[in-house]
Amino acid sequence: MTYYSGHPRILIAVDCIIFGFDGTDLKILLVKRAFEPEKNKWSLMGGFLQPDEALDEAANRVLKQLTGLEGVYMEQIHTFGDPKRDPEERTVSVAYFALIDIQQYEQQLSEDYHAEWFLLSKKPRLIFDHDNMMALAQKQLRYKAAIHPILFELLPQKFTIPQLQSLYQGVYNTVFDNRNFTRKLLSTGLLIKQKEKDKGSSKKGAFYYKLDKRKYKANFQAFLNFVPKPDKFL
Amino acid sequence: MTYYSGHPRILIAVDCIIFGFDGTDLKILLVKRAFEPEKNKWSLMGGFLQPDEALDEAANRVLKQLTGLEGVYMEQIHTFGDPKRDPEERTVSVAYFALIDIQQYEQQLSEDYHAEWFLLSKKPRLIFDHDNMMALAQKQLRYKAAIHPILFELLPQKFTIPQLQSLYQGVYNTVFDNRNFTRKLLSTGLLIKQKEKDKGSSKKGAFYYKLDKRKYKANFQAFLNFVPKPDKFL
DNA sequence: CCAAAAGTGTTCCCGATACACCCATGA
DNA sequence: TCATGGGTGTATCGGGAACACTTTTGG
Repeated sequence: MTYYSGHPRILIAVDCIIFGFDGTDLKILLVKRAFEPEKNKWSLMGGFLQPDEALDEAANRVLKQLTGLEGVYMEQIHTFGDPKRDPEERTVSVAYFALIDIQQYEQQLSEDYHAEWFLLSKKPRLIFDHDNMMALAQKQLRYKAAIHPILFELLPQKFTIPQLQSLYQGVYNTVFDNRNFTRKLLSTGLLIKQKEKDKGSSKKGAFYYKLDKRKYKANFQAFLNFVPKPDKFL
Repeated sequence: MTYYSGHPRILIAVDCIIFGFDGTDLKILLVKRAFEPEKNKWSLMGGFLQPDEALDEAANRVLKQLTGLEGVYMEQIHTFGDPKRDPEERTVSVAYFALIDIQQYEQQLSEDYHAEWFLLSKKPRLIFDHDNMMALAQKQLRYKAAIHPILFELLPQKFTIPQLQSLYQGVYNTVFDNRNFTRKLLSTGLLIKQKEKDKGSSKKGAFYYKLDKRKYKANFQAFLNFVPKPDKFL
């Protein structure tokens, strides 16, 4: 007999808010729920915590099921425990957000789960409290990206400065001055200019940059200030 | 039969990291665990999530049991789910931190739970992963207090600027320049000077201030900058 | 009158912002 | 040649940091 008898055991879920960047737009990955209740409605990708599985493991497992990707940047954001949040049975859900480079994402897998990328502005209504989770994830993403260089996690190995700016603008849903943005960015010393250009989006072409991973890891904790007028956060 | 059969139900706990300020030092409230396993060892105050109880409710219930206080500032910080974190039975724990004014705290209740305030530097080793929780709470407190005026939650209604400075210095374990600190503080417009002085800690005495609650609430989201050289955060 | 803490101003510098024109190229 | 997006420099301003002396009063 355990010392903890008399206390309820409860279902625990993990839900992932998956942000992706395709080189132009910031998007979110949603799935059509495959089982009851709320079958066939749009939802975050989630799953139940298994015995002997850590929370982070569960989140990574769920992410891998959906995208095939491993080693992706993930972070726990909040745990939702309203007793009525899932009408079927009480479930406490631990929400994670993940940042992925859409170009690395294996398209075919989305078929299996009816997964689809949505522009943030065109996201459908989600089941349960997933809209709240989503909103919180966005807030935290803004909060954190204003201070830490996490948005690099969304970029391919080679990227251009205009792409990066467009990513930041997507996250903050605003427009930055490109001169100031470039200057701040380069002043971090985190970027290594390449010789090739990306000719995809303009005639002149934009130079590719790579991330200096050594410095990136060393400076990850550093306090940056990419975002002008740090208005209202979290 | 539920749609969710086949998934494990798991114990869920809530643990509170309770920071307090006595006018001089920043402290943390710990209890001697009253039951097995690890009975009589120092631990965070915690409890199990009850049926039909939201997570925040559980955290407030636990806090009230220990301190008798309600309406205290509390915030969820992280959920810990290592399968082996509690050797007795798998338990996922949602950690909260709370900020309280020690002078408001009813001393007598501590008896019932063998609770004791500890200086952060003199904290004993805690059970399970509570030391980790504690460390994370401290990090988050620093992180957040650098940006938001949450440390006011730890103060009594009337407080002096030297007290406030000593609180900030306790949180960041460092020393600030008092001229710069005072100027920043007053420039927020959040403080209302009182006519009386606190003669407790000096011969000259320090003027009391009160918080302008209206402005406090309005500006809570504002971006401040109390902490010099925002070094390494979270 | 002395010790101990409270209170107060100025200077300097860096970093954020605002702002506009030239460049390279493919069509 | 022209339209499109890429790339760059300067001037101003505000806020943060460094820094030391005077004030008060109980003992």
